[in-house]
Amino acid sequence: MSQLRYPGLMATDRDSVLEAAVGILSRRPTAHLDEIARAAGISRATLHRIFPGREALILEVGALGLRRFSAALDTARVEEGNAEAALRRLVDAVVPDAALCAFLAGENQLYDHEEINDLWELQDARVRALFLRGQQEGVFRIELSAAWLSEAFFDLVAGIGCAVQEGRLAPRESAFSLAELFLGGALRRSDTP
Amino acid sequence: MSQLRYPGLMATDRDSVLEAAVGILSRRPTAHLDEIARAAGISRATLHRIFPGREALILEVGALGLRRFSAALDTARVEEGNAEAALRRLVDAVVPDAALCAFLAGENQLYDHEEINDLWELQDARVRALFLRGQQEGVFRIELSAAWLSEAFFDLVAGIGCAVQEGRLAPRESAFSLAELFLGGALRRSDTP
DNA sequence: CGCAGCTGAGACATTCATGTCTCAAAATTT
DNA sequence: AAATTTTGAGACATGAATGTCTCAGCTGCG
Repeated sequence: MSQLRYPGLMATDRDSVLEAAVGILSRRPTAHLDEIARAAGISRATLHRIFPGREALILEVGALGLRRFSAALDTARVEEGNAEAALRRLVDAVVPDAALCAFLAGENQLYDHEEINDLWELQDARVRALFLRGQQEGVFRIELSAAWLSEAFFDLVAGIGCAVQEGRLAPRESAFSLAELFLGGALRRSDTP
Repeated sequence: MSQLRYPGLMATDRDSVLEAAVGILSRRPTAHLDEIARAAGISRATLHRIFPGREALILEVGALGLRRFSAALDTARVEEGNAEAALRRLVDAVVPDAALCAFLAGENQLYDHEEINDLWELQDARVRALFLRGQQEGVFRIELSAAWLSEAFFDLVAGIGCAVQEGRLAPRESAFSLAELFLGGALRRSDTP
């Protein structure tokens, strides 16, 4: 009926609700719908009008997260140029959506849905390809598998998302902290002892 | 009544149930008690006889995780010797309990309990102190805060725990992958170009 | 100003996991 | 072997979150 009357407005409405949901769900995946509705500034009834139920909401948050991650990969043009530079661009592009990634990492239940699973596999393959390319170019270490690099990268992005949301890490520091630790490691380079 | 008749046997029984619970809960924190009981090879009734309820079980798993983490810090003697060597020892000591750490990382609800919270803060302080010491010794990079290094380290340990449990990472590779990535980063050292 | 549609508050039913209980079978002790 | 204890299977109650509905108030539009 009315869902299609103002497609543009409705879309932003849905998205703003999803944003609010992420803010809650990335910290407490089992939060009640009441809480999510309140965070979105709407009533539980309206939340139900927008999303048929909890599962649908979770699913859409997951889909949003994957769309954003995919968009970040596009924005960063991870398939182009020097692999290290591409990864640094990816860090900058993905950090604003780190909370969404934290949600994706924590919601293992999502991976029951084939649709979500396929989409995730697609994005992960792009990240793995980036590392593989970097290894072939001699930029990334070959002792660590591309699959592990990809997994660890995502773990750290999710960690950043959590830490920022819970105030343990300043948002302005997050991209730097992620890029430097992941690329350079914790050890001080002792090229000049 | 009977809980105290065979303290030794009862203790191992409790621990074996807790181990089984970790195996399930680290992957699906919302798993039903049925599932946990089956994984432990006992009935739901007996599970209830050992642990008064779900919350008590979760709490004990959390406490076990923190005890193990604390024991790993002891085993690794993180306060002694070269900071890098100490961290490498910590990696080896903590990797066997990585699944437990994954559970701790995912169960934010645990941190409502002051008891658990204090215990965690204690362990985290030890890790932070290790990084701080390493920074003062010139071993670890000073551009990254000790708090972030500590957080990221734990994120990667938890990630290892998940990846191993879900078969994405071979257990034998896990310690190496963790230590090398965290300490050395993803970039190939080009000291000899 | 009046109308149509959307929203929020609340009541209500439903579902599902949990918590509790009983009893028979199995295990262990004496 | 008898007795005591423990266990497992199931029935049942409870409680909490979800899903559904109604209705009054508000908003926006003609």
